[in-house]
Amino acid sequence: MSHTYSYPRPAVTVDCVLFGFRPDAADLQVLLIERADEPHEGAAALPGGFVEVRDGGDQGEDLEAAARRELLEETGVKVDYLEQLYTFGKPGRDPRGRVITVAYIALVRSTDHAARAGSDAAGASWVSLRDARARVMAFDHREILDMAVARLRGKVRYAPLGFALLPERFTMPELRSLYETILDAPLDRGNFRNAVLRLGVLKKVGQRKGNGAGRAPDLYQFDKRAYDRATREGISFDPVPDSKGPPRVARAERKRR
Amino acid sequence: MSHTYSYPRPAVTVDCVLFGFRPDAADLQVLLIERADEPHEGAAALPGGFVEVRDGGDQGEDLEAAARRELLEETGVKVDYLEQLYTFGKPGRDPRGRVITVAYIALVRSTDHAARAGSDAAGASWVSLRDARARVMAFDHREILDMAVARLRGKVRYAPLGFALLPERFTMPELRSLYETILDAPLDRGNFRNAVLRLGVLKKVGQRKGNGAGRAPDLYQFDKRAYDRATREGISFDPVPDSKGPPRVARAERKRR
DNA sequence: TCAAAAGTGTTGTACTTACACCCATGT
DNA sequence: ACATGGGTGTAAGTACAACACTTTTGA
Repeated sequence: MSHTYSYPRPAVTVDCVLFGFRPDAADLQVLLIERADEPHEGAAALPGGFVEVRDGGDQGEDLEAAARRELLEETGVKVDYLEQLYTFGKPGRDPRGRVITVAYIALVRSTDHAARAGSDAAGASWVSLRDARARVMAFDHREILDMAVARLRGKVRYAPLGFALLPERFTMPELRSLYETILDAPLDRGNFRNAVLRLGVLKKVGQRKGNGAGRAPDLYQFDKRAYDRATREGISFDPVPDSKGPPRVARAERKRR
Repeated sequence: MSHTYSYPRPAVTVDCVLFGFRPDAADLQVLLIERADEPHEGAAALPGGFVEVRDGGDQGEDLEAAARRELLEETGVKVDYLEQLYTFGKPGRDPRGRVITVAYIALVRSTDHAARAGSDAAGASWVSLRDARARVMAFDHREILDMAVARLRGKVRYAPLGFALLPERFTMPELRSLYETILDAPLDRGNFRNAVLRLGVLKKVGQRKGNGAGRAPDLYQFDKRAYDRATREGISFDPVPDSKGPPRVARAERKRR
């Protein structure tokens, strides 16, 4: 069956940059597909595909729904957070014809979902951000990935985004480690803790024992109500030092007292 | 001539929220088109139109180029700043068929360009934001406008955006008035001044006399080099008081000395 | 009992806020 | 001269970066 229009139309796809976090890894995880077909056969690609469109009264699916569907089909992953990133439509970005793609950032709580190969892909797998950057990527997916990382790095400083990457219950060191991973910078234990707790969105729910040496860290989970309110009211949560910082002198000074 | 595809495809358009600023007005200006055809004949709409696509080797124009072209065609305005806002693609947003639109925010230095009616529109005119919100708007353009205002309000606090709305040479009171207009909040004269000058992107270039009573304000323009550097390095420029503010007590206290 | 790791408190500095004061212009 | 409005300085108060101290765990 074919479909005819009086002017040429572009194909429209969605592509997803799916981030995950493993407490044991020193880097963010990204889910990549190995392309099974030409063009760019064998290259790494972001999961994604065509948006379902119909010409009748029912016009098809929403863009965000398309992103969720493609992620589920291609990788078997159900996302916890989804946000539109940017729309890429440069002529020539796909050699087969004009393709405009709406890119999304997706976050998942757990990378346990064994990423499995779907019908459109030779294979889907979690790759560390560092490794991902070393791969050859199809189309303009490198550019999309870079923009996604930049956005994540930027947004994490004023929105409580990182939380969507952790399991339901987590410890303060895990949360801090996550932010250090995303921002690629060391963060002060005490100050990070205070900043997070001042948000008032966390509940203490016991502690985790048996982690090896050291004091057992407290376990936290979200106060969903307070979290939603905070998100709506646009809280500011910046765990990054000001770079110019206040105490610059007077370290030895204090020791003398 | 007709174009045939094996799957149905959406039409893709660009729509622009074009902001302008008039120092004499107490509100931001938005450029609106009055729709000449059904659907929504007579309603207000954002300037925009179809992205040019070709099926051959030359695949057509870039999305951003489409936005610039439509603005020029429909309103005769050349924009100074253009930024992609969001892509709207909900099924049913256009009753005629599936249409996905890539929305842009555009800023112009001067609203002098007499907005003139183009071929696709019954009329294009600058309208204050307040008036725009009171109009009936076509499609989901109300939603697009609201998102654009929210983005502008948010972004202006950490990026030197507002500058793109002023003529080449401007005074500090004008710049402050612009920010007060965008943010819809009064700003302290001295503090605003200090914050702006601390950025180090302005050059003093004389002063403006003959404005009526009062001291003649200094004229400024950009140090382009410093401005670009600042933009690249992601300066933070937040003219908005912290809401909790420091001096809360001790006002009467000082008077007594 | 010691090392390791997490929780908690302390402190100087720098920055922000709200003004006050001084200056320049037109009437 | 004086009213109007813009430029400039300043003190109080606060937040925060750095880091010391305390507590709890496993070996």
